[in-house]
Amino acid sequence: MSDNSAKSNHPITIYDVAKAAGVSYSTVSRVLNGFEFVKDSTRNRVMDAAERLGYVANLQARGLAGGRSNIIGLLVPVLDNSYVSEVMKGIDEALARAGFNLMLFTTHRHEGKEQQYASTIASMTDGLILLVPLESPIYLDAIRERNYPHVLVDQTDESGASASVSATNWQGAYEVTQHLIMLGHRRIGVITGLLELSSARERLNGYRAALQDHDIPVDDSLIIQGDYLQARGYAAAQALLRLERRPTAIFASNDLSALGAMDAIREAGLSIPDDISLVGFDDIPQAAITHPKLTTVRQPLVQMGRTAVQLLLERLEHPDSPPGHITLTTELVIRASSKPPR
Amino acid sequence: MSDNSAKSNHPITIYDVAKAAGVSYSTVSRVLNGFEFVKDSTRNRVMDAAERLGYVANLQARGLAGGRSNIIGLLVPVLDNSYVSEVMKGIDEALARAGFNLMLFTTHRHEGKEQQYASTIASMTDGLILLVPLESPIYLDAIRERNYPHVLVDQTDESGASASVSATNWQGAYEVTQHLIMLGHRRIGVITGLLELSSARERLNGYRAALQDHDIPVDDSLIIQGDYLQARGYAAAQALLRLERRPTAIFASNDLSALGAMDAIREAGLSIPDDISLVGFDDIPQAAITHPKLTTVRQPLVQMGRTAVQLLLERLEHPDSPPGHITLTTELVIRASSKPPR
DNA sequence: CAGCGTTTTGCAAGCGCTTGCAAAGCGTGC
DNA sequence: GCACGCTTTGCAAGCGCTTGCAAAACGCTG
Repeated sequence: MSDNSAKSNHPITIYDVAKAAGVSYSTVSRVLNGFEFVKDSTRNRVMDAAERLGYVANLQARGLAGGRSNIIGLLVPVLDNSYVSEVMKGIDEALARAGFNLMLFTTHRHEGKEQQYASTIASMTDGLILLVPLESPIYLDAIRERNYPHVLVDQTDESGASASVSATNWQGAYEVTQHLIMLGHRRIGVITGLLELSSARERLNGYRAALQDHDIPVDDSLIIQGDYLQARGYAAAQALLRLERRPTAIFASNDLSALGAMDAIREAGLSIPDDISLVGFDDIPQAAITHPKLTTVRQPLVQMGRTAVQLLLERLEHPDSPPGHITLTTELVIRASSKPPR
Repeated sequence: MSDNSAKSNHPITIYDVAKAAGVSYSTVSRVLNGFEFVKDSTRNRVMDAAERLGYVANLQARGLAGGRSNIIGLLVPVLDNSYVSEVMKGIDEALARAGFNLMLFTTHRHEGKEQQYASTIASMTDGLILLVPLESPIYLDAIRERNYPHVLVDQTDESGASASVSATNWQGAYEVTQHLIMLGHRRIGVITGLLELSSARERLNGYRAALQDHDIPVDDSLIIQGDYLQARGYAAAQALLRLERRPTAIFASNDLSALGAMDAIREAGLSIPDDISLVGFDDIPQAAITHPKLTTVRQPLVQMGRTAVQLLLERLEHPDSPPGHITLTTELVIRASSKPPR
């Protein structure tokens, strides 16, 4: 890097580079954008000048003029959530590789103004990844209306208008339930997710199917509504523990709920897994640091993020091809929180 | 919201609003920017039209023309880290309230290209919050050169050219060490952070000072270098446990290290806190879900994020006033992982 | 060496907005 | 009823860039 770089408040523009290279500014633009009809010698001269001056494109101007901003938006509900962080990690990684920047939007911002918010987002970004299971309908309406490139994460899309990436929720729940059954459990409680979410419904159905396939009747009193959050997991586990015929195992529909359940079980003076087995879903990093370590179903969160980016970039390249849907497979991770009942 | 909103791909511009309101586009601009010399009746007419059409400003254009983008950048090293998430939460919250958008940049992106990266960031944002203890010098050079508004989080700034927000690291470490001493511990191991970071040095010094104030000689073999990461915490704890005269308590310089240490201690067949007390620093959410729950020093992470935003906005308003420095106080949080030695 | 088809370059317009400047409106005092 | 000063509005330029179009340069061929 040379010393000529923009130290003062007047940054180097494409004109400066053009002057330095002895060509017109449009030629500079073409070189910088990899346009092909440029003589090699000219290209080199421009590249040199740009390098020497420490030129860096003003992305706002580029966005305005070219209609593309090279920014991808990410809409999330909360930030202090491992699930979200992990997916974000994959997204960031993939975007960096593709040369895109990331703009972060949180849903708690403008209640009642989702439409405007969506417009604002659209005015700044080339595409949007939605990691917002719950509020998503409101945003989706606004976004689909203007046919804006987007991808849903962890959400099945009924309309087919949105690309999406998700995991094998049903199968994961089936497997982890089966795991408990194989250990000898017959009374298995379940703490569901928010049933408005397809992932929660799929997991619950997987649980049911596993019981049925092993000729265990589904007992509705063992099904407690949760919301994927720790506090509800705690309360739901308490409810399960108060049952006359207490379950010998609990399947929490996500790890966060499982963490809550773990607290409740411990407070009740019971031991995991001796008195009661506990399994979760997601395999967030915390699942491996609890004591005992949590048996769970791994969702490839980072890879889901990467895949979402890939799908989105495909949409940007081929706006007219039908949106892609990718389902990644989950994996049962057996740790220390599950064992045969007494 | 009306049905006239931009459904097609041609979004509503300021001209459309001007036409609808029967005024010139510059008047619209003035109204939208809260300019004062506008007749009330005109203002209302414009507001109505904007509302009716569902107008939303194109922030790229606004940024280009006005020199302000209403975007604040956040530079972080990694995303899957509770510490980072918590601070981000505070930042997002405060920015939302102030009407700014958030653009996320990760440092792992362009090694060797930090200068350009910094320029790019500067071309898109109005200011930058740096949460990048380690790599920060490289970025800081580039940023200070162009006198770009920025705030450092958790980093003392020697030059005084940068605004900064941090916590009472020395005092927190002093207090938690004293807590262990009061419980009766005399051999207290410490797992440091990366000593290139001021926070790590301050915490180590606080530990030392507490020992000295209680006439306990500092034993260098009890000081193990760590790096604030879980893996090193694990290894460092193993090293401490192998010592001839094993410590009866360990102070990990951050919670992540403490989590690693916890694993090592448990693997060695020892119990926390019966055989050995363990304390951390930060009070990340995980600290409350470990078993036993971790005694630690709470840093007001969310508030640090909020404060960073506040300092940055001040800088934007008054570029010439000296950059602010705010130090938030930490708080000892006594949980179950510390008790008197046997 | 003229004529032609390519390749390469430059010019101008325009992306949607802000803002300095000047013109137009308006009310007041004389 | 006019001049004056203030408030309010409109026009034009310009932010830094992309891109369509036309001009220039080049390399052939006959």
